[in-house]
Formats: sequence, C-alpha cells, structure tokens
Amino acid sequence: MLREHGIDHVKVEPLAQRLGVTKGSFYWHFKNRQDLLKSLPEFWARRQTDPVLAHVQAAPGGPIDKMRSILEFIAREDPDQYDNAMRAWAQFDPEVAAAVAAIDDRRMATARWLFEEAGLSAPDAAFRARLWYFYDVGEHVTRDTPDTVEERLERAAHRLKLLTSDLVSG
Amino acid sequence: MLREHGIDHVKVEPLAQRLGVTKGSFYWHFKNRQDLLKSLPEFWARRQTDPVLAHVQAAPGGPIDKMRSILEFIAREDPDQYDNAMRAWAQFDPEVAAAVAAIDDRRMATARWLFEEAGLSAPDAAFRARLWYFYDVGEHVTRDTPDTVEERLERAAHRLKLLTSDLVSG
DNA sequence: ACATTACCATACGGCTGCGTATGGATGAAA
DNA sequence: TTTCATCCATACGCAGCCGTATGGTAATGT
Repeated sequence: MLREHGIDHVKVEPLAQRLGVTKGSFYWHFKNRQDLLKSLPEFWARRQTDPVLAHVQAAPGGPIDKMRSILEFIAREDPDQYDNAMRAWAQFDPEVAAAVAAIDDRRMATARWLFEEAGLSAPDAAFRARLWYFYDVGEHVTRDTPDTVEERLERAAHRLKLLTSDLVSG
Repeated sequence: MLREHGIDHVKVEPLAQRLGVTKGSFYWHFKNRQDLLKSLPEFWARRQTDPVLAHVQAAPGGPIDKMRSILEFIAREDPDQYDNAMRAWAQFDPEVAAAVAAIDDRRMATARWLFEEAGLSAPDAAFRARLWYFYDVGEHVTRDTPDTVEERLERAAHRLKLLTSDLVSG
C-alpha cells in the first residue's frame, strides 16, 4: 500500500480487506494505525540499505574498486521499491524525514569515506559524495532508471569514470 | 495544502475552512475535487520552471556562462516550494508522473543542449546533463540545500567547476 | 475435562469528507 | 424596477474509516 499508493492509503480497513481478514485482527497485532506506521521506517532501513552498506565493506580492492563493486551491485538489483515511497512520505512528516535523513547520511558518509580514501580532501570528498549520491536519488525519483541490467551497468561505468577520472587510481 | 501535507490532504472541506468560506463556494468554482487536482500540474509548470528556462535563454555568453548564470539564478531564489510536493504526488499518480516527467525532460534538454554547445558528443552531453540535473533533484528531495545564499552560491561554483573543468571553455 | 492463551470475526458509534439541492445576497443590464 | 448572472451559505444523504466492545474458535498446558 505504501509503495503503490502512499502513506495516506495505508489504512487499516482496506489493508485488512487486502489481506483477507477483518480489522478485528489488525487491532490484535497493532495498538492502532499510528503504531503500524511507526514500524515502517525501521523495516525499510533494514531491508533497503543495510545490505548495500554491508556489501561495500566486504568488497575487495581500493576505493575505486569498491565504488565499482557497489555500482554493479545496485545495477543488478531490481529498481528501487521503497525509497520513493519513503521520500514521498518524508516530505510531510518530520519524524519520517529524520529517519530518511539518517539513512541518507549513512549512505553519503560511505561515499565520502571512499572519496577520501581515493585522495580527496574532506570538503572535496563531501561534495563529490553528494554528486555521487544525488545521482542515485535523481535517477530513482525521476524514474529514469533503464529497464535492462546491461544499460544500468553501462551507465554505472560511465558514472564511475566521470566521477573518478581525475583521481589517482582512476 | 499540497506543499505542507501532500495531495491527499487537498480536500474541499478543509480547504474551504482554511479560506474562510464554505464548500458551497468551492463547487461553484470547480466541478468537483478532481477538477481542482487536474489544474495543479499546469499551475506548477508555469510558476516553477518557465521562468528558469526563459532566464537561461536570455543569459549572455557561451554555454559555461549560461550555466553559471542559471546556477546563480537558482541559488538566489528561495528554496523550492512545489517540486517536492509534485514529485511526491507523481509517485502515485501516473498522469501527474507524466506531467512531472515532461518538466524534467524540458529542464534536462536545456542542460543537454548546453553541454553539447560546450563540445560534448550527444551521449556524453546526455549523461552529463543527468549528472547536472539530478544534483538539483537530490538536493531538493533530501532537503540538503544550504540556508544562506552565500553557501548556495559557493556550492554552485563548486558544482560548475567539477562538471565543466574538462571542457574547452572551462 | 477444563481453563487459558492466541488469533480472528462481528457489530457498533462516531467523525470526516464528498457531492447535491436549494436558498439568499449583490451588482449589472435591460 | 425588474431581471439575470455571479458568488456564497445552509442543509442533507451517503460512504469510508477509526477505534472499541464483545463473541467465537482452535490449540495448548494442567
């Protein structure tokens, strides 16, 4: 419901109907609607960003290799499912905005770290990380992601080259 | 209402109350709620992107100068007001998504044109334009825009340098 | 066999919002 | 002055959704 129609359509009666139960059941598992909504951001974080950040830590090689690895990892994944819905929600709920901002920070900190490892100064790395990460966000939010894995990989290669060609290992 | 709470809170009765009138008045000016919603995308386009694209056409100098001009124009503006709400809406409404995509296309086509003018091949310019434009989108949607004009101008300069340093006029 | 726990259905009251029907009120035109 | 168009208020029926109260069923422990 969140992904397909937005947070305002996460309602208990339609939800119960979609699950083939009644809302009497819902109120057994959750205190109320708000209680359900509060559980969503954490669910999202564990499912959507923890795996990626774990992957980059485990990737072999130098920072550029790690970048390539993370890009290919993302390119092979199915296009985003939750990020857009969470961002849409975050626009109108400060608490959710904070949760999303925390995720953005974690992701961008990783990118920052990689660019510093690649030899950039702290401020330069910070900006380059923004450029790096915002490309992801932009592609998702404008739904400009190519449909085939091949095209996504090609774009990833292009992106890596453009963002690292002036660095030592690039 | 759209900006502050999202499209699902654009309801006729709360809206009428906020305006100090009754809904009897609303149904004089609009056929129904859907009729109001349909008018919003066009309102947004005229107000939010037409001025920027007109500005870049009128800017003097070469493509790099035009880029600098547009960045400074945006930096001096107040941070975005409608884009985020429209994108949040577009996530869940195909018609709105099409309208937003059309705006994205117009903006990105302008960027593409500038990079081609600066000497890039069509595919290179297309990618560079994405990198350019998605930075905007990312900054908006993550609410990472600095509060002061000075900081925004500084970031703009940094961004221009990074995205054009390998071009002839850069 | 009985009681307890876990899980779900039914039924209710209340609120909010949509759309329509109808009735003013005001100003311009004839 | 009468008529008509414009703009807004009032009042109604209807539907969707929330949260609670209450009852039912199946499994489990004693």
